[in-house]
Amino acid sequence: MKITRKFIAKKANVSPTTVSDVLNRNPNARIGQKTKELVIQLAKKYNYYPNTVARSLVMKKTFNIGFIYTVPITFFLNDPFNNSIFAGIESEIEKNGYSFLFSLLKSDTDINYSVRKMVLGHIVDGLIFYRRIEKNLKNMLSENKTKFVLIDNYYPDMKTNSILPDNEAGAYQAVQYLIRKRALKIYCINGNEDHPSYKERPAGYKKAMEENGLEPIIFSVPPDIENTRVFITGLIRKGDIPEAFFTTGDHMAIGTLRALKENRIKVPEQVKLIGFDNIYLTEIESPRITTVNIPKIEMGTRAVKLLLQNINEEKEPEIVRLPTDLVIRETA
Amino acid sequence: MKITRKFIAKKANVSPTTVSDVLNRNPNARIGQKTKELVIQLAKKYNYYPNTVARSLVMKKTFNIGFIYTVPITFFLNDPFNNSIFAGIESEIEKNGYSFLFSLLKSDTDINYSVRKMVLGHIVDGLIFYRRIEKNLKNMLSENKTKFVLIDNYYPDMKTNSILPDNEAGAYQAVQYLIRKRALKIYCINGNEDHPSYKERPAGYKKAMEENGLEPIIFSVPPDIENTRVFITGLIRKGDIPEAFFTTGDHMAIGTLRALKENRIKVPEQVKLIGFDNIYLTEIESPRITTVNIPKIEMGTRAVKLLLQNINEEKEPEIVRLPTDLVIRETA
DNA sequence: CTGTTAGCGCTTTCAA
DNA sequence: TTGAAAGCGCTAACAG
Repeated sequence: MKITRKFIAKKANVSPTTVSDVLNRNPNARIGQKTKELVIQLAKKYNYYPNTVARSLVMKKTFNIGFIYTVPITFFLNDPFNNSIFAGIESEIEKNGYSFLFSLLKSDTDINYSVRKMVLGHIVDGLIFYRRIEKNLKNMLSENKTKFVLIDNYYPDMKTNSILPDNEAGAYQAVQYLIRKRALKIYCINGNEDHPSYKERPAGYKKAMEENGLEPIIFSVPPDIENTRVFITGLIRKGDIPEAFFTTGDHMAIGTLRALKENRIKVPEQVKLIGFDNIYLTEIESPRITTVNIPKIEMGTRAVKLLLQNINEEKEPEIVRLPTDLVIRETA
Repeated sequence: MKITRKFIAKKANVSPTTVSDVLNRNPNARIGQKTKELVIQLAKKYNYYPNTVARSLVMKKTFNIGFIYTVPITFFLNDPFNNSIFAGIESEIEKNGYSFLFSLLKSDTDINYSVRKMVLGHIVDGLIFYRRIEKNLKNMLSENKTKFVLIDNYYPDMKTNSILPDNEAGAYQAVQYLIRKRALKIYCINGNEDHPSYKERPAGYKKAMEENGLEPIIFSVPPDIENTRVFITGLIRKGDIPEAFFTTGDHMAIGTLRALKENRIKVPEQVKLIGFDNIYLTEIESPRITTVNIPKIEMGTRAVKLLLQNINEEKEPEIVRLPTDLVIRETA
């Protein structure tokens, strides 16, 4: 025997409507105390739980939020940075009584297909994207008036909900700190990819330098450990060594540190170093790397809050900046 | 205007059923070629996609699989082992056209609540659990005839779909290898928690030892790095040093290695060491740790396959053992 | 080959 | 304070 609303209604000798009214605490319908208790007791006895699918169909809400991760699977594995954001998202979704639909997709084609399925198929009420989304996808989202939020990215040409760290302020603070520590010749090692981080962080660096009458010098490299190591090694070979490096990402900080160590340059005594992101590896390098922390878990929770407001309260899309903080360790 | 099946039907001058028949490639209904093409073209033109919720309601299938992770959030973060299994699950679910509902819960109360919601609320067709499930939950699952699969665990008193590594064979192979390398006095360091691994792996060790006429000696410790390090240090202080350690988990292997190194005992020259699990850390310890690899991604994919068979083909629950392999690195 | 009918289990007016 | 009726968008049987 299936335990439906109707079943409970029959047992309680009331109408199905009354059962819903009681269980949903519908304030419009004042129900007699006795009826109420009876229904609640019966629902408990038969372990009744409303069919979410039926409810979704009539309410046109699924109470599902989808997360679509747009990078290859190997990038997802072993990356605590993503995991923290992910954990933030998950807990906030759960907290709001929603379910979390997770999709790890490899290609843009897969993504578009999957989004189509989720949005047009009414599988989710809204979507969370991480980092990059592709142009066709952008178009599809706005055509279908899909509610979504973008984590760690935004598009100037589109009204989106976005969550980003306050990159410029974080960089500014880091560089100010370096200057206070009497490092005056500071190089900025910047990622050469197209991402807000690699625009806003060097901008913060530049601002701090100029305010102090110092000359900003920015180098662009592929933002991974190995390429940065090679690049910095080149600098060292030429004898072009500053008093400090500010790198716009931690992988570049690690690459820089390794190049420095390989060349027996003492950190922080001879050269100081500050990274950005506060990924796990910065903590286990030796010396431990000073870096700008991003509130990763909060990025996740805020993303969900923003999206839910957009869905349930028709709130206008908004770009939210989260404050960073300087984590002082051993390299500066 | 909402793009429903009815809408397309009207545009094509056919009945809604015909639209479904065309789009679902229903083999029972032979549709005229022209009608077919017209419907397909119209569906494409209006970007029609069937409402999954409505479909679910009538088919009594949601095409969702839920994953419930029963450990604190901090254990999930930074754990590549889990991530690999997770990735396997995700890709296999996606591959089968299902959606992946992910739930990270903290307490047993939360879990029971969440499972209730997912199962009774018809949010998922089946559930994947990882490691431990609690007794009330077990009862609830069997009362509701929920389809589920258990990863890395099984219960002798319950018919479950389970995926586990072949722990005993893996341990046996590792110890045989040690013996072939002329280590005859081999200690087994075993985790003191209640988990199949800590029964089956020592059993494999014991079997290999006894087959070679060697005396099995098993110590139980809390299976983490620090406790193991302390325990092994104690052994070393007493001068109780074997020719090799086989630990039933990699964290214990790392703890053992560290104790050995701290006491200037050369690995593998003086003492050999083999762990179990092949977690990421074993690769970055120095020397790199020889260990028994578990096919993590495959654990995930097989779990999904098993569950889907159970759901769609009413296949009987089954316990599947996945073969391990010895990854020879520097400690043995 | 195509259309009609009857639900799936719920929420939401609106009437009693 | 309660119940009846309509309908969400789809599938599945069966009739034409």
